[in-house]
Amino acid sequence: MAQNPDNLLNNRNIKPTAMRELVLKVLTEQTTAISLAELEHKFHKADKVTLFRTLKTFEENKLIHSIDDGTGSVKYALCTESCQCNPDDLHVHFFCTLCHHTFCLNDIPIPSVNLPVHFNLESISMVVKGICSNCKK
Amino acid sequence: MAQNPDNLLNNRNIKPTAMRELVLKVLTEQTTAISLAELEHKFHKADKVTLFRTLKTFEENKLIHSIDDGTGSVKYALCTESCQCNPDDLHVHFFCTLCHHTFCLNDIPIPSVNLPVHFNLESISMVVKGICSNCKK
DNA sequence: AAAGTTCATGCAACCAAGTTGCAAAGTTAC
DNA sequence: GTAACTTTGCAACTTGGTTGCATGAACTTT
Ligand SMILES: [Mn+2]
Ligand SMILES: [Mn+2]
Ligand SMILES: [Zn+2]
Ligand SMILES: [Zn+2]
Repeated sequence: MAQNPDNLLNNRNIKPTAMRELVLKVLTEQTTAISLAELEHKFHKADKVTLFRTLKTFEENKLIHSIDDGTGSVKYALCTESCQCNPDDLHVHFFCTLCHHTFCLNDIPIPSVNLPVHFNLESISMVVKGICSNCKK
Repeated sequence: MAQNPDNLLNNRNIKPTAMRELVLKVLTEQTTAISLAELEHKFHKADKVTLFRTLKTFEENKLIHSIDDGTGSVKYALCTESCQCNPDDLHVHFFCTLCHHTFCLNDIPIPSVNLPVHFNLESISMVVKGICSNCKK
């Protein structure tokens, strides 16, 4: 079931300010993850720092997660409603080397890996690079 | 069989200058991956840019590979002799959140993953974060 | 051997992304 | 309405990485 924006914010204990609602709206409209710089381009009035801090607040409260796709700029995407960003909640990300979009492959959990003895897992990230279905002809 | 430094360089078609031999020596002495800044600290005389370009040359010729462990500074480690940095050659990396060292888990290949239809894989990276065996008591 | 060519190195300056400090504006509590 | 707290905006800074360019070393050609 779809949530209205204020519910999404309230559910994550984020005070719903005008700015935050606008940022959340942009985030829900994305089909791929978005960087701070890209987010900035979507606004003419808002300051980069405010957007930065908004994303930080969202991430701290697990409304969004960040993705380091190796391009040098961190991408952000909405978490699923039940996501707590535990290792179990994590999914694979895909970076298209043609269109430079970063996809959440929400249906593809990160495969488990056997670490050497006495190595302890806290979190894990998996980024696949290649050509996305839009760019593949 | 261990190779002497010049052979390692020659095998990868890298002209063996004094600087490159020194950098290679440092790299072979590492048990964990090293950043440009860390490498710089190992020299009192060499310029950061020279070290940067040395690493770049090494990487382009697949003598070393770079690791984006999510810390914001890229790490570098020697490739195995046969490595061509193909998807098949890739291994899992481990970043210890206590000692902040980045390990090549050379024996742990990256598990294969089924991508959505029409997504095409070129390369893949997997970084596990947690506590390493040295830090685990 | 001298001159030309290529490549490596060093210094300075630049760049992009992210981050901090602080004051002004807005919001909530009393 | 005033005080306390939170959010926002501007400026300035930090870090890691990168480029431009001049000097210097090392091979190549004649
Ligand atoms: Mn995602
Ligand atoms: Mn490695
Ligand atoms: Zn694409
Ligand atoms: Zn450790």
